[in-house]
Amino acid sequence: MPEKPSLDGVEERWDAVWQEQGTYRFDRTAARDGVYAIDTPPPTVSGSLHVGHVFSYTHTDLVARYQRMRGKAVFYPMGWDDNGLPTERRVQNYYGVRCDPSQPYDPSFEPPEKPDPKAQVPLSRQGFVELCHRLTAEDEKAFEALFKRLGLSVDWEHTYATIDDRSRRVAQRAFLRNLARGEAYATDAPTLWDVDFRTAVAQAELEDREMPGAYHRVGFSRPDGEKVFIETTRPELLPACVALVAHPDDERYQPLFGTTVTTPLFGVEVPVVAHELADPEKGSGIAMICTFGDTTDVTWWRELQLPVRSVVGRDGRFLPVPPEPVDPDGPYAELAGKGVKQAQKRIVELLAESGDLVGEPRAITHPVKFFEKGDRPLEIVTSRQWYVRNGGRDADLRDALVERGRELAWQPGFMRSRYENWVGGLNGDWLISRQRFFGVPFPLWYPLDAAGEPVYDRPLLPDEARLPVDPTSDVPDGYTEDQRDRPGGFTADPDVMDTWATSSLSPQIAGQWEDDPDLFARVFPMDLRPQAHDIIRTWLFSTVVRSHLEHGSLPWTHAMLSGWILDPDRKKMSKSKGNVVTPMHLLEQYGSDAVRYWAASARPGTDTAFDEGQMKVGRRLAVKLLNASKFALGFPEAPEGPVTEPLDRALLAQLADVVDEATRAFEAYDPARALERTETFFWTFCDDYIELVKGRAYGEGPAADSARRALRTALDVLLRLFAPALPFAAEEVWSWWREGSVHRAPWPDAAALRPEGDVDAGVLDRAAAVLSEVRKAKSSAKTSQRTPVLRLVLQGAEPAYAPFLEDLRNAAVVEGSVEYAGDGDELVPVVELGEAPAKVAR
RNA sequence: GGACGUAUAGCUCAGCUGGUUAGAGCGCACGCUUCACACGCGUGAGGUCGCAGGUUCGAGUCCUGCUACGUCCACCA
Repeated sequence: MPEKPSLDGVEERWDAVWQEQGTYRFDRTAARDGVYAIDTPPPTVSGSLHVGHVFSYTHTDLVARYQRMRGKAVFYPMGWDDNGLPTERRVQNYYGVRCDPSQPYDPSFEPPEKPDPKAQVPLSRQGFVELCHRLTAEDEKAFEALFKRLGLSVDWEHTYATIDDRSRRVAQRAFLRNLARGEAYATDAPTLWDVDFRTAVAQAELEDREMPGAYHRVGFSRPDGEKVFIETTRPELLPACVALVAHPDDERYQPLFGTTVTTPLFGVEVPVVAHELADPEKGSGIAMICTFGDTTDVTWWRELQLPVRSVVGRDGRFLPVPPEPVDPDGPYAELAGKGVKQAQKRIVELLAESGDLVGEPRAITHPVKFFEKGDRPLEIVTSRQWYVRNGGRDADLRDALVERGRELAWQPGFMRSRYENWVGGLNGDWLISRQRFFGVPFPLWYPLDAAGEPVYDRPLLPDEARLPVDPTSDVPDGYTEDQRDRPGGFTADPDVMDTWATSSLSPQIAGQWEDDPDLFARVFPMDLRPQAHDIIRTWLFSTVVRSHLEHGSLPWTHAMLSGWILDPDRKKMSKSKGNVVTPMHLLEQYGSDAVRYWAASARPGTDTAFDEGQMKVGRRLAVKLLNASKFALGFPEAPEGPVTEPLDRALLAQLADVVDEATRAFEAYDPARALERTETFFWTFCDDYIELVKGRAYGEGPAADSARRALRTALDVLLRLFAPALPFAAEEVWSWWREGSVHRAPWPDAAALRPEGDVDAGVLDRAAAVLSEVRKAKSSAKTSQRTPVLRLVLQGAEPAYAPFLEDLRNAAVVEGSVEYAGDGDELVPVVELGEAPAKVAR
C-alpha cells in the first residue's frame, strides 16, 4: 500500500497489466448461455474520436464489466469502420490525390509531399485503396490507444475492420445469398444522386436542409394561344419537362386535362395530366413534371407512365445533347455543359427576354434533400443499382420487420417507436450500390455479348470458397484475364457496396460467421447492440434486415441507445458544427475514471450536456476511494469472526440494500442509477461511519475487531460496486490487499453480506443525525470541529443511544456529560461547547 | 401535418409502482490546518416541481388540454 495514494499513471500501469494477464479475454469454451456477446459499434475511422464516443463507449463498457463480474464470458470485440466515403474523402485531402480508375496501377507511387487540394494527383483504383489502408491503419492505432486509456474492457484479440478480408468475405457471401434467394436485385431506375461524390445514395442517408430558392412564374402556351402559368423553383429543368399536372378535382384545370401545352423557349408539346398528389394550394395549383426535379416527379413519372427527358448528367452539369425532341441548336445550346446554378441563371434571363417569365422571382427558403455527407443538393438520375429488399415495397416483409422490432428489448423503451416510424415510412427498397472505390466490391461479373454489351440477367457468380473476390482483378470461372472487357468475354460489376451494407453484418463479422462456426454458435444471436439513436434507421434497422433474411432471427436480444452530447449551448456536438471536444486532454487532465464517471452518470438514451464539472466530481470520488481505502486498510486485519456491534451491522445491512439496488439497476441497463446509489452510500460511509468507528477501531478487543471486519467487508463490496465505473481506482485499491483483478471478482452478493439475525439498520442514521447536529453547533459557533463538547443533552431515552454512545462520544469529541431529555423524539440535541483547542502549526 | 422525448434550486441532474417539512453534486456564503484525504473537512442559504384543469383523503409523481425546447418522419412544384 503506497504512502501517498495517487491516480497518476494508473491508466498506463493497469492497461499494461490487463493486456498481459488477458483480463478481458473471451473464454471461447463457454457455452452460449454463459456468454454475453456485444455487437460493439465500429467507429468510423476518419479523423479523431470525440467526447461523444467516450460517452457512449463507456456505457457499453459498464455493462460489459458488470456482466463479466456476474460470471459471464463477455464477448466484447472491436471493429473499425474504415471503408466508405468518409475515408475516401479524408484520403483525398490528406494525400492530395483522387481516384481515377482509368489510371494504371503504379506500385512505386508516393503521394505528393505537400498536398495541393486544387491539383489532386490522379491515382489508380488499387493505388488509392492502398492509401486508404495506409491512413486508416494509422488512425486505428490512435483509436485503440485512446480506448485503452479510457479503460474499455474490449478483447483486443477480437478486432475487425470493415474493409478487411473477413468483412469482405462476409459481406460478399451475405450478398450472394440474398441474390440467390431473390432478396437482392439490380434495376435501372431514377436514383438520388450526389453530383460531387458521383454516387447514388440511399433513403436512409438523406437529410433536409433549408435552402434559399425562388418561385418563378412561367407561362406555357395552349394551342389557342392562351397561357397556363406554373410556378417552379427549378426553371432550369424546363427542357426536362414531360407534362403539367393538377389535382383531378381542381375545377380551374379540369378543362385542360387531356390537352397539350407547349413549353416556353423549347417549344416541346407536353400533356396536361391529373394526379392526386398535386396540391391546388401550392403555387398556381398546377405544376410541371420534370425528369427529375424531386421525388414527387419520380412518383408522377412512374404512375402516369411519362417519358424520360434527362438534362442533368452525373457530374451535375447539363448534358451536351438535350433529350428528344428538344432542339440541340436552340436555347439549349447555351445550357449544355453548365452547372445547375449557372443554367438556372441563364434560363431565367432567356425566359425574361422571351417574356415567358411573369414578374420577378419570389424568394423563399425551402427544404432541399442532401446526402448527409454531401455539399450540394441531390439530383435524380437514372442508373443501374443494386437493392436489397427491406419491406419498402413489400407489406409482408415490412410487417415481419416491425414484429422483429417488437421482439427486441429496447433501452430506453421509447426508442422502439423511432424504429417503427422509420420502417412504416419506407418508400423503396434499400439501395446498397455505390459508384465508389474504397468499399466491398460486388462479387460478380457479366458476360459480354458479341457487341460487347453486358448481359445483366446472366451474372457470373464466384463460388463462396473463392471469397473475397475483387472482380476488377479476379477472373470468373471459365474465363481468362485476356477476355476482360472484350466482346464475348466478361466485365466486372464496377460498383462497391455502401458501408452500411457491410456494417449491417457486424454480428456476423465479429462472430466469424461460416469461417468459425464454433465461435459463431457461441455468440450469435448476440445479447447487446449498443449504439446512438440517430442511426436506428441505418445501422440498427439494416442489421435487423440482414439477420432476418439470413438467419430468421433477431441479431441480438437487447438494444441500448445512447443519447447525444450537447455542448454548453445545448446543441448537438458534431464535427460539422465545429463544437467538438476531443477527449485525450480530458483523460489526461481529470483521469480516465473521472471522465468515465461523467459518462456513467447519464441515463442511457438521454442527451447529456458536456460538463467538466462532473469530471471534477468524478476525480474527487476516485481520489476519495483511494484515501478512504488506505485508511480502512490501515487498521490491522481482525481474525475471522462475526460483526457484532450494532453500528457495524447496520452498515452492512444498508450496504446489502445498495447491492440489491445496484444489481437491479444494472439488470435494467441503468448503470447510472447503480453508480448513484453506490456513490451516495460511499459518502455516508466516509463522512459518518468511518468517523464514528475509527476511535473504536484503533482500540483492542471484540468491539474493535467488529469494526475492522466491517470496514474491510464494506470496502471489498464497494470496490466491486465501483469497478465498472471506476476501473482504475478500484483495481488500484484491490491490488493493495486482494489477489487477482477486481474485474474478474464476482459481483457482490447481497444475501451473503447481510448480517445474520435481527439488524436495526436505523442506528447508523440516528448516530449520523446526532453527529450532524453537533457539527452544526460547532460550525455555528465558528469553532474547530475538535472543540470538546462539555455537555450533550440527547432528546429521548437512553436505550435509543446506548448502542452507539461510545462511538458518538468519540466522533463528536464529547468530553463532558451526556444527558437524556427523556421525552420527545426530535433529534435536536443541546450542545454545550468548551474551549477550542490550541491551534497547532502544521 | 404525424410520432417520440424533455421541462424539478443559478448550473447539471435524481426523485422507481402517488404518502410525513421536495433531494444530490457543482457554484455561492460562512467556517475549520480534525491524527485517510487542501485533488480536503464541516455548516448554511437557494425551489408556488413549465402553465391550466381533473382524479384522489393526499399529486413533482396519474389523466386531459396547452406552452416551450429537442429529435425523427412526412411535405419539397
